Amino acid sequence: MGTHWGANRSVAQVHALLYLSDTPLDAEAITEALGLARSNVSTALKELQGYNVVKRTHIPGDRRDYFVAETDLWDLFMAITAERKRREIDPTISKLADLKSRMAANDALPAHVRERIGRMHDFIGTLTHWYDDVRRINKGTLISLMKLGAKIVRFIPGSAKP
Amino acid sequence: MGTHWGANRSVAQVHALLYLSDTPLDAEAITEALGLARSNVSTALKELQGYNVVKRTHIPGDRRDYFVAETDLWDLFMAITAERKRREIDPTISKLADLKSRMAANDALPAHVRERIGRMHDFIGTLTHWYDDVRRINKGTLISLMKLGAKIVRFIPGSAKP
DNA sequence: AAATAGTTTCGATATTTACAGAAATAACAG
DNA sequence: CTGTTATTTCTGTAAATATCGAAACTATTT
Repeated sequence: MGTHWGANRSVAQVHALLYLSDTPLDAEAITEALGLARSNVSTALKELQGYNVVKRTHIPGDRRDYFVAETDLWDLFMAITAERKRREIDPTISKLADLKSRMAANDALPAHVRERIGRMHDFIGTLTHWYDDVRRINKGTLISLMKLGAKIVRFIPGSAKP
Repeated sequence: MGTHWGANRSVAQVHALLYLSDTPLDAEAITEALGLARSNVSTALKELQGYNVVKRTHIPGDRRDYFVAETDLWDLFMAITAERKRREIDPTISKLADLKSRMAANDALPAHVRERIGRMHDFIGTLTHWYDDVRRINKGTLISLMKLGAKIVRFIPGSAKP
């Protein structure tokens, strides 16, 4: 299932195991449970922590690192979204900004090319601006908003019915 | 740039070329412009049409297929979103539904496992329900909504300020 | 110092994916 | 029906990626 989601098999397996476990697990236990190489588990855990979907904890008197997965699905969703934006969208924006500035120098470039690249840059900018806005709304409010769904339209001043 | 976005290099190149071209191009012209194998271009075009971001057109008196890219970025965005949902989310939902029904039979399964899988299924259900709702809103209204951004919160009845 | 945890790196496969070139199919004109 | 052109599908190879197992290294504890 997880391969659809950008992660590789090992990462997906480790996450699934932690998500379904009701106790924190240490790396060695994960290795045994899944039959993966220890090095792989270490890498997968690092990756999952990079996505903020797995956290390290400790058990008093035990110096091993233990790991737990985020179980609040809303928080999980937001964490994944934030990280994917950072890895996929942000580099795109800076590439487009780059391109735009290099285009400015070149006046042999057809106008429609310049325009289309500019519009794409603007468009992604608008989307991320909206995203940043929405992220700032607190969780509870956001959930209410979602439940409202298309009904939200009613509240837009001066909008026609869809 | 496109490799970040799930597509492979050829597909990304073909799309970029068509997006920046102000005239429809035929497969042979794309092949020459990009230095790809003719078969690759054919596959890429099929893929892009599968995403509904490239359309076939014809020029009177010429029996070759010509191709143009969607240039309205909002429509492009919606097309990609729709297709990715279909390919990535929908299979996940059905896998989870499957799993849920198979879990019902097995009563050796720990309660918390059953519960967490159930909650994930429900959560994705809620998200897609919202998505279906929002998709039905017409383009103009949706754009106004986006521009409104976080200010939308003001219109939620009985919500506290963020 | 020895033992335990953890991470990082490396080379060796194994697997997956992308791609080119060839072959097959389809669409059409005369 | 036949030759021509456009397009798709098939197949083998190349490139990229994932995974393992081992070793090297750091940090911490006994």
